[in-house]
Amino acid sequence: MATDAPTKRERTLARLIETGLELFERQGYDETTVAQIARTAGVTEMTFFRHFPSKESLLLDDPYDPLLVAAIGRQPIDLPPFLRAVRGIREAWRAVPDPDQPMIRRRVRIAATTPSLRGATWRSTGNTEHAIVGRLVADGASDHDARIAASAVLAALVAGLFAWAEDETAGLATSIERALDVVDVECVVHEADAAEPAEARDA
Amino acid sequence: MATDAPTKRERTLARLIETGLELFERQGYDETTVAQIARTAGVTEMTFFRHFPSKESLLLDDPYDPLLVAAIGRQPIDLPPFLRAVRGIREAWRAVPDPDQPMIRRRVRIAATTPSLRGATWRSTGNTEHAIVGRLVADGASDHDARIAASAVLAALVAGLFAWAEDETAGLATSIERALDVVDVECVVHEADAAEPAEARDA
DNA sequence: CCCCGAATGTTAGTGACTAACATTCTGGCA
DNA sequence: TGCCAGAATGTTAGTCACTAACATTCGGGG
Repeated sequence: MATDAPTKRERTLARLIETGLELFERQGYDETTVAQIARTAGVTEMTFFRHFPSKESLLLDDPYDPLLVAAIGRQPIDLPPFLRAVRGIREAWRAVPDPDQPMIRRRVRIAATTPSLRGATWRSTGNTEHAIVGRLVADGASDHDARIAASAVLAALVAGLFAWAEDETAGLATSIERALDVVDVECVVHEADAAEPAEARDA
Repeated sequence: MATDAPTKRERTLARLIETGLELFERQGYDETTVAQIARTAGVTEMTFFRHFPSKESLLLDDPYDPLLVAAIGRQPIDLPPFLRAVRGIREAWRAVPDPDQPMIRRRVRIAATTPSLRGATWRSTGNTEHAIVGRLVADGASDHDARIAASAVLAALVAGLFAWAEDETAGLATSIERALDVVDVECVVHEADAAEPAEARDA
């Protein structure tokens, strides 16, 4: 894999990420300069941009796309695209390995508490969105519907991640699931008027 | 109102908007410099920033929030928050005045075709999102649910606007409605059987 | 007509990011 | 082991969005 003998590039990159996160946490994202991160990590500003295309990208490089897409593909094909996406994401995030969670939390928390990063977070979902659209279309959805479904689901997911990051006591899987419930309305409402629609909410 | 005797500030602002849009359309957003817009409009770069807080904001200042919020408030209170938001927005956009549409289209089209603006577009919905959350919470939804519902709806709306901007033949209200149908899954799935909900798909 | 404040201009600076070119360092191969 | 190609880094100089502080002009109401 990559666990033996980290090459020089990898070591510099790890150092940049670590110092970057630390500085962001200590003094805020906007108040932290790329030059400062670089200097603290013992390199040049130029070197920073050789490892990351932008300041933002230090925070939000996520490699989970393939799992999402696969899980969506596994949902019943006769479901509306939006619900397939919702449930696929639900299933995929259930499987996120525990050890990754602290690091994810650090990153998400910074993004969630930095207004100027809200937009960036959204843009960074571009790749994921594209992947989801591809899957949905391949399974028969129209391009139009797929794009809207993907956007909406990812928005719910991101909002759920933000909520999770702010709540120390919450587990990742549970938080995501609660978020997707808000949007996965079908069964709640009509699968019989039995059982009051949206009760038993939080405090 | 404001239709009589446009003050100097208003005239400069109108000139900046017009030249800005023109330049964006002719040579692209990223290729257009704030200095160039200002110069073409006969003012200084500094003056530009006295009228807009950022380059982006020339494109995406929209004043429709209050109508949205009001329409959402009008939805049945026993509906899940997400569906209230979806249907409120549907209702509100039905009422957008025709004369505004060409200008909206110009703006949305530029945003839709400029990758670097995707994030900005999303961030610009921040105010709207906040307003929607406020309405939903005031009507009894939890903060958590309201935030997720608002994010998801707005994502669907923006995706719908993008689709509309790219399709010359589509009407605004219809496009929005088709977009919200993707996400307003309840009736499609269960209310079904009665009157096909979202027919007349694209080519 | 004059004057106060709004609108604009000027200058100077910061920070993210890029391009072109020079230097050092590393890892694999002879 | 020693050497060398190429990777990794440094240097310099520049562009563009955006801000701050201060000077100037212009417009409309008294």
